[in-house]
Amino acid sequence: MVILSEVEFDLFNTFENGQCFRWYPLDDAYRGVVRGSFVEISKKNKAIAINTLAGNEYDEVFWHKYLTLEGDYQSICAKLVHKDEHLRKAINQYKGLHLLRQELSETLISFVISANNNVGRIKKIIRNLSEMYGEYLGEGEYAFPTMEALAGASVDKIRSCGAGYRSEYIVKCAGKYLNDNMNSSILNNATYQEAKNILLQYSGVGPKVADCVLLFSGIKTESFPTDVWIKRIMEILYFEESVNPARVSEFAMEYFGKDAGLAQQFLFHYARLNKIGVSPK
DNA sequence: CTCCAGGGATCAG
DNA sequence: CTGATCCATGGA
Repeated sequence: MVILSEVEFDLFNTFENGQCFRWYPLDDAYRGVVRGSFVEISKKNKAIAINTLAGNEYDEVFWHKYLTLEGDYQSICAKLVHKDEHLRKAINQYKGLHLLRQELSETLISFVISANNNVGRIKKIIRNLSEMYGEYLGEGEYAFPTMEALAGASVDKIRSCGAGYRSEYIVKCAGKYLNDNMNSSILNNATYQEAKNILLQYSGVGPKVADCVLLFSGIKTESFPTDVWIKRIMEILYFEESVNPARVSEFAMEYFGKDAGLAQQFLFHYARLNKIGVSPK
């Protein structure tokens, strides 16, 4: 059992905001698989308790980093709150929303699957994929498949997981990842634009998926993924007209700076929960 | 039945 | 370079 003290951390706002696909609620806690570790995470008063149920055991340092609990979270939020009225509302309403530093290979494959898809189906496909190609950890849970397993998989078998036309992208992507000896330090040591250009060479990866990978694996905090939800809410809040996704990201990175990624996640969560821009039936 | 989902690849111009 | 079209799948 690992105990972490943190005043501002919310399980729902962190795990239900579309950045991750392997966490699910159980009673007052959340359960999920992270790097071969099946854990249950819960709040005890103001502390975070992490109980390993199967697989690898990790220490405080590991979970502190995964959950982005470093001390500047409060000051970053405080800075963003003063940015403008819209962000103030989103941040105050969804306090304790943290970005996660997820494994690069898992984030890459997960967001290749996310293209033109919905969160419920993405989760189902990833669960199927893990059961078929991931290591069994115990308690009915499987690790996310290694790139070796996916690169050697048959496209038809991956299609049977429900991945549809993305099945081919997954195998190609994993193959190139291995061939390139890709890892997070390569992207960490590159500039934002260099890192993005590297990811854009992978099949199934376009501007939006590349930004998601850079942000949700904790590599580039300034990354501002523009999907249909973010596009809608940004057009309403900041543009008041229809705008190209590339322009949205460009504007946001200039406007929010190094913390654009966290701002984006608050706005995404806000837009989705309030169905901003979705015409009522 | 149609429309939509954390878009990308491909092709036309 | 920008813009249109097609792409599996399942739920609403």
